[in-house]
Amino acid sequence: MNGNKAITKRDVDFAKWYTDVVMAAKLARYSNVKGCIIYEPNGTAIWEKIQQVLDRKFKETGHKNVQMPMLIPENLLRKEGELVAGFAPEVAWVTQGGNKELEERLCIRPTSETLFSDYYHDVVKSYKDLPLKYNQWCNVMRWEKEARPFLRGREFFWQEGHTVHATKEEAEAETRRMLQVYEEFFKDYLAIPVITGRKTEKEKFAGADYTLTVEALMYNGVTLQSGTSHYFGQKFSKAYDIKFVNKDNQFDYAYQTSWGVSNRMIGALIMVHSDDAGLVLPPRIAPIQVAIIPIGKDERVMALANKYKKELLENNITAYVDDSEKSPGFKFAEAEVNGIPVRIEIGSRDIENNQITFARRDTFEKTTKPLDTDVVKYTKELLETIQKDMFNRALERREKLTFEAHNLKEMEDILNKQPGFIHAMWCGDNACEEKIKEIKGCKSRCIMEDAKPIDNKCVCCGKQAKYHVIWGIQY
RNA sequence: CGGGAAGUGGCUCAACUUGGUAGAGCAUUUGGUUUGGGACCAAGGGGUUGCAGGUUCAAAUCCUGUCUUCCCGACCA
Repeated sequence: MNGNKAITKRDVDFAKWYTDVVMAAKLARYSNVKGCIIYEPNGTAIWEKIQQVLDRKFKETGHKNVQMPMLIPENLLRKEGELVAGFAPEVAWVTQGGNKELEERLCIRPTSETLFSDYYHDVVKSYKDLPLKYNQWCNVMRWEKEARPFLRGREFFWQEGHTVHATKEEAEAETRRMLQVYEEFFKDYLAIPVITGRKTEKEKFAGADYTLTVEALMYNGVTLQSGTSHYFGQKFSKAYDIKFVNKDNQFDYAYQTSWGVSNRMIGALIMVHSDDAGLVLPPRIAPIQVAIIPIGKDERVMALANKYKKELLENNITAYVDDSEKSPGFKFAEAEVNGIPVRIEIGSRDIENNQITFARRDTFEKTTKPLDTDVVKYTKELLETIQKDMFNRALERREKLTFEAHNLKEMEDILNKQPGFIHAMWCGDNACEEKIKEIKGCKSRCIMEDAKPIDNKCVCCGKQAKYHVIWGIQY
């Protein structure tokens, strides 16, 4: 079986399929407020796992967690003009406390640069205080008009790293390093190959000197901006007066960065790996890695199932025994829709044949092994194989959906036929970027900084090209 | 924010056109029989029809507003 009654076929209606998977796998459901979703246990567990892994990586790279307030006074927000201009249309305001109207309205954080900067203004005095490398796990609010679970909403969960440094070099190195942390996380844990590069002026974060980005390609060929790392230079430190005394006993403004990834990664996991039977999770991020399904009420079966569970748990493989009253077929389907990477089936028939059955979620492939197999060892190998195969399949898909365009006609043909990542040269002129956007909303995803040019002419105007850019249709 | 569609037990839908006080399948509960790909039999429980007004003797049904969801465009993690 590789379909689920409750899920629209992926190739029939991708958008519907996506929300069906979210609901069927019980990751989230809609709340009564547009753009705010309820994370059910399955969705929460994935987010916790992501947090766990990333948080460890952040600590390893010298960062500490802090918690900033959720509310920002209007005057504080307004100190940095570009940021305000970028976010003003989508901030939510608190205007009343109890029954009394507030004298100054408070913004619900859309992002926390202002809070961190104000804080750094207070605590940074000397080069000896630097660097400060902080991170915050929180929810933020942006009053979006459109909402799709995990992909776009008014409230979303993310982490935002904010660092402050004494030198430009150090801050820029930090910006690059965190981008690399994200890239590795996507590759090693989410089994998603990503491309990295620099955003164009038009697409960069409001207030950043430049923005580096991690871009992923979904199964249907749309691109998803999946993580960003910004270099701020002294822009915020000048706006928020983050001054320190350097080694030469001179005042200098500090150099800052910020970087973040959000719950959108859960959306990426679905849109890259999942199928018509539901969620497919890479083993290294799956909250539960093994479902053990006992078939029939044979006591020997239950004893064996519990023994395997115990052994797996003792070896850091998360497993559970589904001893509910459902029929086996139902349990198989349920483990599948939930994306559990490996299923072990044990029935009295197996015991008589001296075997157990392993099933892979990603390929539906079943294998029988003798009862005396080292279950822990075999499961471990199987999980590693699945992890690797999932990455390779995603990579193959991406390569299949990666194209080159040398002129607008080619670009248009590609976008009309099958969107994907499109390599094309660009002169750097904003007018060309705007013009390309007229083709089905195709946007620059990132500038490939080290890639070889594929042409010497701009894909749009034909003039001298400056940048090798990846383009695509954004979610 | 423009253009379109839709909201009725947990889910999918019927009843709406022509107002008369809500019904089916699935799910759920209990008992029994089952168990190798979404089991079967029997008996139950559950909805003031998204919300708020209005018209009417009477509203799921007609009118107004509002909220939410989905699709297509403009804007954004």
